[in-house]
Amino acid sequence: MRASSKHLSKHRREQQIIAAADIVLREVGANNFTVDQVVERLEVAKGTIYKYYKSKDDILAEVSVNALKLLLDYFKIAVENQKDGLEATKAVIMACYQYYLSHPQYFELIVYMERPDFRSDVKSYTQASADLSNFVIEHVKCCQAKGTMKADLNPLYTNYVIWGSCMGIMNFIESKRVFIEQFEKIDRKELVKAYAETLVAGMAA
Amino acid sequence: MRASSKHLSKHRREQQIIAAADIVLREVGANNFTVDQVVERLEVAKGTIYKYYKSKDDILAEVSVNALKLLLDYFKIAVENQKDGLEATKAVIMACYQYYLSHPQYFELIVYMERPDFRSDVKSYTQASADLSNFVIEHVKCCQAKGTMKADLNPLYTNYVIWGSCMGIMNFIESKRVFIEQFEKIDRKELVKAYAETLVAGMAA
Amino acid sequence: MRASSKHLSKHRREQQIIAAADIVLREVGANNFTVDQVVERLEVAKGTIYKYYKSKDDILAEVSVNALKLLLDYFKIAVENQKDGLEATKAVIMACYQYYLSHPQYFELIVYMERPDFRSDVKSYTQASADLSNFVIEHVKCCQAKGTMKADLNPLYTNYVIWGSCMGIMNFIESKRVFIEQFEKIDRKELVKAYAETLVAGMAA
Amino acid sequence: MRASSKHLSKHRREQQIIAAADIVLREVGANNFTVDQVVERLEVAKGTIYKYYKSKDDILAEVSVNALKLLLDYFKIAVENQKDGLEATKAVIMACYQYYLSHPQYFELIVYMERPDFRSDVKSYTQASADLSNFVIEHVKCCQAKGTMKADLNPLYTNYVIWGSCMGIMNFIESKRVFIEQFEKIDRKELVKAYAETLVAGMAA
DNA sequence: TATGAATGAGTGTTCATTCAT
DNA sequence: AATGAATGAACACTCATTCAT
Repeated sequence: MRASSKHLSKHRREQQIIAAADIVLREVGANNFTVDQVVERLEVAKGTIYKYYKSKDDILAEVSVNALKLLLDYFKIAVENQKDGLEATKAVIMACYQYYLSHPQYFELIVYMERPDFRSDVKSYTQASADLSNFVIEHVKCCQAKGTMKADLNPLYTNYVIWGSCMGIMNFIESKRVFIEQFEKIDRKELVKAYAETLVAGMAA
Repeated sequence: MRASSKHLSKHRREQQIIAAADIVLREVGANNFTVDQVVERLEVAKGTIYKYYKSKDDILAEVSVNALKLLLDYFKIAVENQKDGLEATKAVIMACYQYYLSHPQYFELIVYMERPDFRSDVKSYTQASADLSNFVIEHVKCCQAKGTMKADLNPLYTNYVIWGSCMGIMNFIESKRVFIEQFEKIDRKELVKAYAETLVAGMAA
Repeated sequence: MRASSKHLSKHRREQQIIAAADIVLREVGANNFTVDQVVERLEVAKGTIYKYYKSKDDILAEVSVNALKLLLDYFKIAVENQKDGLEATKAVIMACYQYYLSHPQYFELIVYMERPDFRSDVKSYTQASADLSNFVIEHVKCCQAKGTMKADLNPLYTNYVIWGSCMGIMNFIESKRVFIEQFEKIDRKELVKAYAETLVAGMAA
Repeated sequence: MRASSKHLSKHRREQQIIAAADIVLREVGANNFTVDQVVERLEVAKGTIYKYYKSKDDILAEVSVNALKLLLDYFKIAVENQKDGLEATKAVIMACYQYYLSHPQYFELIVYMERPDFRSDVKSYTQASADLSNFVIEHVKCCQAKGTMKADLNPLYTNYVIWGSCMGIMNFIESKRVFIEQFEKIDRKELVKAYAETLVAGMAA
């Protein structure tokens, strides 16, 4: 009954499943994500999915690898386009913001994965996350070498300060209903810019 | 069959329900919070709860009022214990951290409440949130008046920069499983301190 | 706390309750009718209602007395406006139709009351129903006396044939979704007219 | 734990579910019909039912297809047993009555389905209903062709007059508790017969 | 290896009725 | 007599996971 796609290689199968899961995630978000929806988008049975991934959370962890890789791309582009180290740092923060605007469901996914009852040990996820950290760490070291950034900043910590707080502020600021009154008056891009400038000013040598 | 507590005053009953909901929230988190669990903790029937709160989300909104009020308390204490304005600002950030460590589920709750499909119009929630903002805004204005903080910082934005990014960074950094390797090596308190110092340095006049 | 209306006479209280129930019925229909809604409309507590009516169904039975009385009014007006006996009979059928259009919720109520699990022994309801029957029976006898209607028709049966089938046809015809295709093409008033003419033609002496 | 009947064909499973639903319907009526009751009667889990039918109303719509098909059978048998067209028409009305007596819950079901808040788009239901109409329409046309029925009767309207009013009168007359006094004295079969004769007399050419 | 039908404990929510005050 | 808070069994519907084929 199934089309041509029987007996694919293990790798192709996995790709296929994650591709479908990615589409579902982008459509409904992590909180409404169901395995059934993935199956609908896929020429593969539910049981088969569980042969490749032992739980729904495993699938989501795999999807989040895409999310992290994409964020790394945003970071790279931001840095490439800037000569000055501190400007590049600001650009990284703004890239975070752009990413958040363009891929809010990836955000939701990352938040979802941090729930204490989330269970998964996907190695590639850890790897993607390390790649991201390393990129920022190298950038920080580079700035310090050039003398534009305080030498006493711990690069690892600075890494987290940069993109952790950056993603955090966005998530928090988006809190729509909480601040309804002021919300209208706020230009979110300006806010992020103000944040970037303040933070980077604090890092400057 | 029920215990002694029949026919409490409306206020007492509400307190009772929210107290039980608060306990459940702290135990299982907002995402696993169920009305049934509240009932179990409470010598009250399910129907009774729905007489006082028209939905699960209403209950959670009410619980979050507690959460926000508590955070405000943390802020107040932090500021009171510091003479210097910038030190007080750092203290606010560290208070955020302490709060987050002590009440991680309140964090999850706030995130949960911002989901687009969350439904509730609890006025006291909006009020509590405004109180929090206003406190920080006043603090910023005060620092600016004293000349310790850059005069060109928009107090409203600075408010969000301070506690929004602050809560955000914690939420993000706590991402336990993501960074397993480095996680061991990280002293989270030091990290937040580094963050606070960098940010406040950027705000200094 | 309550306004002036404490300690009304039993009769006034009943009137008050039924009036509120009538409003609720017209607003939401018999199937969505709840005692709570009646209480909302009333300066009387729920417990009090149960002092006067032993069940929700009792209340509805009492409301339906209004419904039947109103239908009788429609019948009377129809007959009064016609000289000719058979024309008057047709007019009764058309009055049924008008009544149905103007008071669909009363219809729903009557249908609701016929469910086998409906429980109530409201005497006034039986009385109102008897009044309705008697009116039609007298009309039939009158027509027979004048020689316009077949003398061998049993007046009691003819009574039921007239208004029972009449209400039935309307209820059935309204079946909206069932006949979607043809429904557009049907002029319901014409249909009822055709029905009335056929039936009355069959009654003519 | 479950019995032998695992992994039936899709069709068999549907049959099984509808059969159980049909039994429940006949036992408790459409208004008290619950999915849980169907589950109890069935060696199948609740979730399984929802794999085959997406809502309770869908199940009921499917059951009502049976109900309508059965009524059509009653109609066919009635007509087949009569030579004379008008006698056959009377027979259709009496068949309605027999059907109603034998399957009162099917009646309740049809009424239930016409409630404005009923939701379902079961095509086979519409089809079954159209079959029923078409059968009567053809019968009317046939009578008109033979000259036994007034040529100016609109067959579509006459269709509704016949079985719509017919079902209606029964539903209404059966109103047991309403007319308690007279109810004893009434021979319902005679009443329907009187109705049939009157109506058919009105249709005769 | 792939399947996909089956599972069943849970979800939030409703409402007629009771009964202590 | 009047109250209205409390009850709790029902209800429709969901979905991650399993397992016989």
